[in-house]
Amino acid sequence: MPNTNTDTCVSFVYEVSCFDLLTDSEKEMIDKTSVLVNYKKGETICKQGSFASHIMYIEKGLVKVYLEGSIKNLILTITPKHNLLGLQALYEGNNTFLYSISTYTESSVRLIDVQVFKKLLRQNPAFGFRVINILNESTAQSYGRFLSLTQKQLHGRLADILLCLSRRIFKSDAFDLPLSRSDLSDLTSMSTESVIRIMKDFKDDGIIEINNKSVALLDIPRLTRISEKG
Amino acid sequence: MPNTNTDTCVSFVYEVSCFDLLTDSEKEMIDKTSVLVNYKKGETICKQGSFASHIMYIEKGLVKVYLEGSIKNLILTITPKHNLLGLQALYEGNNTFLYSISTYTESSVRLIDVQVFKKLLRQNPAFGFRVINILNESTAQSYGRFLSLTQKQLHGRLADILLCLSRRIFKSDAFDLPLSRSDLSDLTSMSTESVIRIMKDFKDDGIIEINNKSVALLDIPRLTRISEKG
DNA sequence: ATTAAAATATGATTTACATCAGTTTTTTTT
DNA sequence: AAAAAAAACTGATGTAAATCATATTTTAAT
Repeated sequence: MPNTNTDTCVSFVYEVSCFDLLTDSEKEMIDKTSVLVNYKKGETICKQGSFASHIMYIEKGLVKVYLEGSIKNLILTITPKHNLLGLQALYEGNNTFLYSISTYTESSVRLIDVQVFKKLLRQNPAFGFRVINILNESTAQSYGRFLSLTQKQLHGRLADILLCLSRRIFKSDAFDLPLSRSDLSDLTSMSTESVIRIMKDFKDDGIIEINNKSVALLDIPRLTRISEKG
Repeated sequence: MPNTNTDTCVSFVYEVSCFDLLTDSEKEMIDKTSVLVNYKKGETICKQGSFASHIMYIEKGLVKVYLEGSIKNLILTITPKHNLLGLQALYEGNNTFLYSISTYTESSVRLIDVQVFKKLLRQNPAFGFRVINILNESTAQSYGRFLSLTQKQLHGRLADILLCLSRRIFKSDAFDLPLSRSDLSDLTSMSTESVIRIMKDFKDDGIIEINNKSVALLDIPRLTRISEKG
């Protein structure tokens, strides 16, 4: 039997603490050259395909990172504070954003110039090594989602997302969902109608409780079984 | 209109040349501590879930990198010589292989101890920066495939793969396919029967020519249109 | 407060695709 | 060279999930 307990989540376990590996003068360099920008709910932080001149560090808030497809979007991750985004701007073969990012809540984002970031990577190997680990964690997560989206059917995919939101983002069995049904459909790669129908199925079966924006996971073991079965 | 011309390929444009950034003594260190292993056609180079103690550099041959799902595999990339694989072994939160790798042709693989690799990353920032770029290229590619697999239907997905194999791997409009129909189904996340049926459709429409293992792309513009339409 | 506009919800219909069950061809083994 | 096994192929059937059409509720705007 192959090891199939791949992580299917859309967010990260550990908050990033890469900046503590910088020297005081390096930190100062970031402070001096970066800017902190505030975004209101629903605003776009970066747009897929536009020029990527900076790395983004989420200091406050909650954002979605998504690919814009021709018919429909695909949400890659839901990312809370203390995470680095847009590291692909470092990739020299491509100076445009691979994805768009927008906010779910009021957010503060530090924009760090890509040249400054590159300089730090070149002069501080420990920092570079940490960045490699951040990229690797993100890759590991992508793979889990790859399997979830391509091999599980609707109920399994939605169970995956609900469990992940509960565990990783809201750290509680009950939470207010800032995402719309349509966002859930972009996360699970299904139609909005299917999201609604399956949420109702889960509700009718006593697996979750929903009224309006509030969601409570009542039977996590059962949800986990649905996730595993596909 | 969003920028949707994301790369949907399963292989890489540039061969990796990260080792030329090493000093002579660093190269010597790799030479001394690494081993070169030869694999016959069809052999497994690494197994998902087993302990990852080394990074793999493909010196010769052609391999597939794949996730083992509970019912079906998902091929992540088809990788030719001069590529680094298994960089996720560097990720400290996880010391097991995220994926399995096996060979399509006779291959030679250099196994580099992960501790040696980490040492090089810590002492040589330029090398580290190159590794970051390799990871970023791989991420960019994953995203393209994410969209292809989740949003296109069968004909589009198969067109994507055929175009990629032609452009990136075999660098010719006509080639002998070492992959089985079942491998194509693991690449496109469809059933083997569907691969066969759609190959026949393409053949009947004069888009491709197939006899036995040989494939020729006759009408690339049309194949490209099919890929774009989804 | 009233209107407009999203977002959510629900049933009926369609379809893209998988599954199943079989045959033929190719490859491997003896 | 013959037998066995795997891979490729084909048609018939079933179904998961999208799409369509329409109603209701919630949110936003005037």
